[in-house]
Amino acid sequence: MEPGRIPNNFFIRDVLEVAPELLGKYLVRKFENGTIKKYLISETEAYKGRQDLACHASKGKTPRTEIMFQCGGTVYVYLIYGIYWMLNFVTGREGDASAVLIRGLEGISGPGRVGKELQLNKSFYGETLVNSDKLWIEESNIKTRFTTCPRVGIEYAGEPWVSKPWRFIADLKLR
DNA sequence: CGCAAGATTGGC
DNA sequence: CCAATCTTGCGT
Repeated sequence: MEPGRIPNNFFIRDVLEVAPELLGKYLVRKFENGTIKKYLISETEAYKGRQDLACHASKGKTPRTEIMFQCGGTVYVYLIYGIYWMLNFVTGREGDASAVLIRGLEGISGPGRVGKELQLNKSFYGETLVNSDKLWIEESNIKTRFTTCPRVGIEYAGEPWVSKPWRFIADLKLR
């Protein structure tokens, strides 16, 4: 395994710790043609298990969400609006059903654009970050500051979930 | 089996 | 402001 790859136990913690700590780390993608690109993670959102009504797992285990119930470090992707692949990392212990949505990379703003840039598809569903040969996370020595605000596009969840400041935005200028 | 809605984006 | 585009989950 390449030096710097983040070990699995990084993800086996509370999603509210993992989501901000992913900021400023490298998301590494090895494409079909062998090209490897590294992107700094600039924005994340936390979805905290079955009680969080904004979290897909709040509806229980379904064919689409079952991967969220796995142990942390697993990749959860899903197609939204028939167009965009959303990239998430499962966090916590098996059954916690929490995940981090990757909302932005340096120079790439918005989760739909992230999926497009990384050329995601359903084959990433269930991938394990610590083993994967096409997608993983690497350490960086970049120190980031970040701000928080409510999550985007989850009005249907209602209070208190819609107001939780679980969107984490890095200020990469202050790195 | 039908159908409404979706953790979004880009264009008019 | 709304269309794109298709999967999913739920109701009938």
